[in-house]
Amino acid sequence: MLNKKVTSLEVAKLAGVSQSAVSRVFTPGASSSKKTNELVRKASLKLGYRPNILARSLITGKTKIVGLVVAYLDNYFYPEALELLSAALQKNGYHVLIFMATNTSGNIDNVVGEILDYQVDGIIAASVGMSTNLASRCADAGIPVVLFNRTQNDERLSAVTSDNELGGQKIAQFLCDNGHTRIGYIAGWEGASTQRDREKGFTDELKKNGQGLFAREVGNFNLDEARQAARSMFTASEIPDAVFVANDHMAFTVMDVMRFELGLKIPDQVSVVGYDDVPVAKWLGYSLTTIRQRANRMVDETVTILIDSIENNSTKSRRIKIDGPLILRGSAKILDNYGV
Amino acid sequence: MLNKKVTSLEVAKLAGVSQSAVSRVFTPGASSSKKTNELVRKASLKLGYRPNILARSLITGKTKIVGLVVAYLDNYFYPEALELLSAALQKNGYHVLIFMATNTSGNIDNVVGEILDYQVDGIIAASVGMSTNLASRCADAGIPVVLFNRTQNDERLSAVTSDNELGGQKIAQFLCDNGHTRIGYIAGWEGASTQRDREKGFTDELKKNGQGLFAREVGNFNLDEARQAARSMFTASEIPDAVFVANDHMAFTVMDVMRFELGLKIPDQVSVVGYDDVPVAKWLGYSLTTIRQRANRMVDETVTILIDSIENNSTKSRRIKIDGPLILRGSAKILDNYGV
DNA sequence: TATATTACTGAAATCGATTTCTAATAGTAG
DNA sequence: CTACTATTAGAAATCGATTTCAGTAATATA
Repeated sequence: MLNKKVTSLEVAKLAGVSQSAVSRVFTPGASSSKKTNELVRKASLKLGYRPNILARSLITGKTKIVGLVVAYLDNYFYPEALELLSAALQKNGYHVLIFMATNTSGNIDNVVGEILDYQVDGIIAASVGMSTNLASRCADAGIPVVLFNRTQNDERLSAVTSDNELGGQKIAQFLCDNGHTRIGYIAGWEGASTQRDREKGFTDELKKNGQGLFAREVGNFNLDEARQAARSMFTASEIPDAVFVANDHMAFTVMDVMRFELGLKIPDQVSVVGYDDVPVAKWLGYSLTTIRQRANRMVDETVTILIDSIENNSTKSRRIKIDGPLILRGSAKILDNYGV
Repeated sequence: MLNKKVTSLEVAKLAGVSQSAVSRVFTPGASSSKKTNELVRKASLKLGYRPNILARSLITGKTKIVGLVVAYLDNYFYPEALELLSAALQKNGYHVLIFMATNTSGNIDNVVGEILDYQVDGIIAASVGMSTNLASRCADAGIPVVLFNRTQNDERLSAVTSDNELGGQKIAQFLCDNGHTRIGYIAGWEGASTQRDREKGFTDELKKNGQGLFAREVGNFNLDEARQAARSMFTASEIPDAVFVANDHMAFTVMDVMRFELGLKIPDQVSVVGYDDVPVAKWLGYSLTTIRQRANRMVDETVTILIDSIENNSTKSRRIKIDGPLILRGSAKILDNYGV
């Protein structure tokens, strides 16, 4: 019954109509009579016919494929985002061609080239930058690009992030309000806008509260480096009484070093705050105070912008920042009179 | 310079050769003279030409796209596997069209149908089953399917798993050897071969050691249910002195309940063992003793089988089980004389 | 009933490549 | 220098759909 590949022509023959008729039945918004509709549907069912999307794409110029570039799946914010993104796109009739930008090979461009060869309708770049050159190629090809959880100065690129600067501010305010006076920061990778914005908001707000950074180390969003950073920060002669770590992923490792290597009590001796609110943050083994990135809201915006760009050919890029709340958990000290 | 879409015909014109010549230059293993090669390459570079893969696929019948169906990204074994799978396929010139089988909608079939429409060369189903009907459709269409981390009775499907039964045995042996006499099990979803195999190996080996299951609850690979399971198992009048939880994901939650809700000491009062060795297992907040699933080995086998099936049209299915070691960490008690 | 409008239809062109087939050129041998 | 084989080139067919175009059938309007 179901054999190799069934083409519209075979269906047409069986149904006793033309190939065009078959096509029209499967093309929403094309006119065909009730009778041919019946005939074609019945024949299709019998033969197990389904239109070949590639052939369709070739002529319509639309593939309904979105290229997704993603890098750090070990940061658990991304699996979550990936799941939501893919589901949201599917709901809109799109499918996701994924590309892992392995942390090692910095040349995203090369392989995005490959993605372009598949004539994708759009591209989402999660936590990855894009060379100006590549951005130009996409723009020239009329392929919209949305950056997810990262911004970049290129005007042609849309971007959706959480409000990282505001988030940094909230954390600084929170730590100051709760009596911390020696506040440290463990930075992410300087090349990332998330890192820069979080730190800027954080230090600006510290300044407003009459404080400066008591200590600063760089973890580069990398577990090994974060571990080292924690060690040097907390084996100094005088150690911070609070530390903001640029994302949850690193914060967990930092907590491990502090608690199990150095025997520090959290939050009694040191408060720890992260950023992202990945699922592990609420697990009681860590119970991390952190800023929540509303992944679902970020995904909704990303998909909306992308699909709008694709279907309405709107070329103007948009930048969205989504506010996220500070989630209070056990890793940071809270004064009795806080928030009253 | 780089304009909308550049076709082989335009390149041909600029280079002063025929369209066929252009095609041949970009087709590995086709004959063309040094001169035309030069001409075409130069013209292509100038126009920014890259072959349209869709058009190529239409005629060659190969898309170099692999469909990947994946369900539980909240179980951190899968992001890892996804990353490896995608990287390995890329290295072989394939790309991954991803489909999230949302936990809610059980009907994988529907959307795998959509994936088939894209004329994928093969399908990898990670931790998802497939209806016989769908398996038939794939077989009829000549599209090889490999199940990842799950087996199924259908002979047409290849499958790669860890040796779950052996893993279960190892854990039972380990627990018995270290003096545990009231051993509990928190099961995963009964529909999964991983659950069934792990439990079978575990209980078989317990029996060999003259023990039976002291307690059993079902967590269904789901955090909320696992939490409930832990509560009822460890609030009973007599509680186990060791528990094997069917995967790490649930084990973390079980540990949370035991330590922070019920105030139990791990491993002094109860030993906990998981399965998977996801990255979090070695974080010191949990330090979970567990069986390692060698994700990289599993991925290698999966990709090898799939590509072999695709490129050599070999229809015979294969089943691979990969042995994994027991990783000893702090969550399970070890007697002084163990292993000496 | 005659005419204007609308709804469908099938033939043929099209999308952008690959590939077969035939012809021309180059290279080697006798 | 002719005869024969290897290379290479271009024209045209092909993959499996969509879509334009022109014509026919069905319906509405006068």
